Amino acid sequence: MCNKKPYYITTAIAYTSRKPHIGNSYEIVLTDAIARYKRMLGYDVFFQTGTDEHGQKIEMYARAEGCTPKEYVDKVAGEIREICDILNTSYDKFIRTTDPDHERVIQKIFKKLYEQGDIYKGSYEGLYCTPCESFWTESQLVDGKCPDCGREVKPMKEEAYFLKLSKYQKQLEEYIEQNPDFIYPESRKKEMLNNFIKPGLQDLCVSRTSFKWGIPVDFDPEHVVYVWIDALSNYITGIGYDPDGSSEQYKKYWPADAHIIGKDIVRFHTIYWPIMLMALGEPLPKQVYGHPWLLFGEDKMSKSRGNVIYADELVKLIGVDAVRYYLLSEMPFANDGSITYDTIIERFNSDLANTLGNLVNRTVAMNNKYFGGTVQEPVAAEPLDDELKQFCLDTVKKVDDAINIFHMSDAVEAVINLAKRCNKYIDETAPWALAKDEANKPRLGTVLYNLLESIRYIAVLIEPFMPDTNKAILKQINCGCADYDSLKEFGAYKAGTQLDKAVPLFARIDAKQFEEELTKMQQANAAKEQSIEEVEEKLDLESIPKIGIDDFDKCDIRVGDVIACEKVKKSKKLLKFTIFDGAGERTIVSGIAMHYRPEELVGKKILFVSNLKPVKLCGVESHGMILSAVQETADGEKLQVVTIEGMPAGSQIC
RNA sequence: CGCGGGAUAGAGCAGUUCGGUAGCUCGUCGGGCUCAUAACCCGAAGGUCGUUGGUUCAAAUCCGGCUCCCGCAACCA
Repeated sequence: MCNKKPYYITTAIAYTSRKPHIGNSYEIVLTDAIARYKRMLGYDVFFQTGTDEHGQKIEMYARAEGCTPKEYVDKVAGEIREICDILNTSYDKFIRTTDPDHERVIQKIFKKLYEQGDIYKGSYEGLYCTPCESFWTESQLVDGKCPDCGREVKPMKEEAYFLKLSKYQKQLEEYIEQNPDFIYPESRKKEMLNNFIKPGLQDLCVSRTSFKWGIPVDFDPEHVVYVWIDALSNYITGIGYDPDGSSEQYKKYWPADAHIIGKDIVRFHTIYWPIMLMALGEPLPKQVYGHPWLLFGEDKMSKSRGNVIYADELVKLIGVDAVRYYLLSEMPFANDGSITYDTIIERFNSDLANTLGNLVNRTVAMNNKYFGGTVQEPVAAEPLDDELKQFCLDTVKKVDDAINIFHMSDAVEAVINLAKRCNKYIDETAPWALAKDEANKPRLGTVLYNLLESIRYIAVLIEPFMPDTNKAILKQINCGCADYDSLKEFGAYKAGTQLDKAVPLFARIDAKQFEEELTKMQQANAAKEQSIEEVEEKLDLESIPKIGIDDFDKCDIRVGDVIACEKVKKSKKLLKFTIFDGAGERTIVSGIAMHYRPEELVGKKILFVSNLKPVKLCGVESHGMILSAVQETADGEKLQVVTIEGMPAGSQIC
């Protein structure tokens, strides 16, 4: 038992701002399938997941709900954990960044890095977006607002601690190049290398003073540790890392074999995290897999679109294993997958009910009908039988190959293909014809034995993906022999076994009924989501600082005539305007190309800020800013340029 | 010329490393079977492999130009 090879795998920890939807749940299922598979192979697996619970956003949500941040995260972390459980995931540890052990070690890590000079104190000045907890430079803003969320930013200056990324840049670059599998898939690796590492890394701000809900820096309590140091470190604090001496568990499992994360946070896991580890003098994880996203139809799933579906609800509709099966089979390896109710029903009915469920059902039913449920001893094999046996053995190999490179849909497909092969075998051997002649009984028994044994292969191989179905099939074929080693040779299933009545594994889904129940659930959600959004809106408005009239007076807004308008080449968003401002012509560049064709705006009277400092955008100098109204809608962003009629160019707005 | 990925049957995808009759799933149509969940098995229709030049006896595959989509970055006064 001591010579089992360790295997440490993690998901990213989920942010406790909201209950995660089905797209967010893909990651835990994917990771669980890998963990279960490795366990089945005999690895000593440690599978960690958990929640990321600090930050200003959480402070705000808590305030909105009238509770403390701790109460708030307790609630959401509970929901998240419940979803993991509902999805039947086999995590060994569920870490929370509010765990006292985690907090204590984070403080030590921070201090260690500070003392050895990898973290230093500096100051940070810029425009801050509260909901996103991010600083932006003026040039990064969109219409003066946060480029991520489009909300107001406020000027802030704070003392802060910085992590020296530049110091480790070379080392990181070498590591990535010498370990071609470190960043997976390949395309992500190129993005990181070309876009971030090679151009040069800027030191990362790793502390905040603007909020309190975080882990305090113990030697400078005004500061809390910035989220990424806090969150990323979970991978080592969770298994007992300690700068003053780590646990046996840590020594056994670190470095991690795989971090399974969303493609949006690859940068943090392949740049900041490795550098932190290098600074700590710890080895780097062997692999980071940035998986694609699950989209809803064409769109990203979002609350405001009313197309959210939560894992627990889908489980209620079609069952855990069907949800797991769907997620694993429908997600491609590198591209985003898309969830539609049609494909959910299609895959369920076709693969699970018709192919797999029906196979088990008809086989067990036949064995009951022809042999009173007793499994027969197989006699001489015919070529057809050998083909089937070989197919079983090949499937074992195919599944292994696919999982090793995280191609889960291929692995799942290979198992379903085995079920298809069995169905074909039934047709080829026609047991019902054999049953007509008593002399064929031994042959009939052999055929059914081969089918039952093949079904056992399916049951064993499917365990990582559908653990309940694994149990259900084994129960139906009354088999206790289900370890991976038993797949080495065809024939481990015991003749003489007595079978029970055949029970369908998956009842076909009726599309109409499915839709009705779904609609009911979504309506209930819509109401809930709306009230949350209202709270958010209110918080945003409240967070805008008040200004005096003199602040406003600094801003000179005037009417302008659009003389000409054209696209700025090489830019997706920019339009170049020639504006008559009453006195002369000026050039203004505006980021609204996604919303207007240039010719639509020529001849319009628009409003613009005339006294902004000129700035070069994509090589074109812009003198001013055109005013637009913006609204976030279901399809992204709705934008309309503000126009006016009947006033001459140059008229002042006051 | 910022970096990278992609375009293959109605839909979703494989095949491209190393050129040699274009494949899988779902859907459609026809046939078979009756053990089973109106399930299962077989067959057919359906693609000038984005476009355009080139190399070659032979190109989805190799090389060049172009168009469109996507990711990352830049950018959004």
